[in-house]
Amino acid sequence: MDIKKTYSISELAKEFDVTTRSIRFYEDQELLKPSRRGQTRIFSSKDRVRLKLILRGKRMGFSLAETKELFDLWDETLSGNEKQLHKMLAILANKRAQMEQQKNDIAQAEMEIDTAETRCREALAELQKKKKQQALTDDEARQTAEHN
Amino acid sequence: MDIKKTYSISELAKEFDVTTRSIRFYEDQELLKPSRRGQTRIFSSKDRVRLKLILRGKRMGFSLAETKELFDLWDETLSGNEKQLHKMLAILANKRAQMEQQKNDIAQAEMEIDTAETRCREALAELQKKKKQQALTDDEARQTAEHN
DNA sequence: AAACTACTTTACGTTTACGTAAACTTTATC
DNA sequence: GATAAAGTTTACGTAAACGTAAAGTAGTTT
Repeated sequence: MDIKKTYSISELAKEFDVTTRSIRFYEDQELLKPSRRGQTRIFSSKDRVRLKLILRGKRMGFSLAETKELFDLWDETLSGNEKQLHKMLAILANKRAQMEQQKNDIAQAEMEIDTAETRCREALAELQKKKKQQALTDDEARQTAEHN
Repeated sequence: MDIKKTYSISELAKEFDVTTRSIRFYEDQELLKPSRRGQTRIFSSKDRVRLKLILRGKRMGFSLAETKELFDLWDETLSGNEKQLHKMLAILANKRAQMEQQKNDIAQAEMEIDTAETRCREALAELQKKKKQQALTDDEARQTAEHN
């Protein structure tokens, strides 16, 4: 086996760089369902995957509620009837559209970053030029002084 | 001129499908700086661009504070010294890295959507097969009945 | 002039996603 | 068996991004 079967809360916290508070919160919101040994939580590798998905979702701008909805729907779908399956397909199509939008956004933003960087470099070059001219002027001044 | 010079609050609200409340909030947070005619706000095309950037930022998961920081920094940079310019270049590099991360996230998510869709379609196919078998069984039953 | 529409300010309310503190229990280590 | 380390619950606090209501103004139509 490549992956461990179970994880402690702090193991996951460390691996994904989140606080234990967050993880407990995600459980409270029913995005994670660790089992227990006594009081302490035991996370399965399914939980680990879900945590990864939660965090990626967050980076992509999804709320916890949205992510939970997806989880729930997926669980339903697995044991689902035809209607459920079609609903899921519709939702997946929707997500695809969302990602297209995001890709556009990113492409746009990248272009703007390019533009901004170019402008920065131009402005820097301007400053350098002025510096050199200043140096020349200083030189002149010095030479004039020497002649006195 | 291709673009109008000024916009009312409701024009912008309609165009970008946000509430006027949001727009006023963005002004309150100093992301937009409309001028006034009496009390009423008059938005320039610069404001319009900024609003567009704000919304895209949101879709990309940036907070208003982050976006404001960028706006402010850019304004400073335009009239900036060398240090400012280098700072901006660093920030731009940083943003680039962020977008790489986002692109990865999107690629991952797309793969998972593909997988999910495939599974859905397989499950649907299963259901169809069962339906046909059931139809055959019904047929059999009918034929048997006819013989009586 | 009355009514309507668009705009304004003020201000309290709400949801999300945790932070933080307090007080307690369980587990590992010396 | 003491002590530290890691975990737990309970509960109040907070920042962000608006929603929503109240109450008023400014211009426009009928």
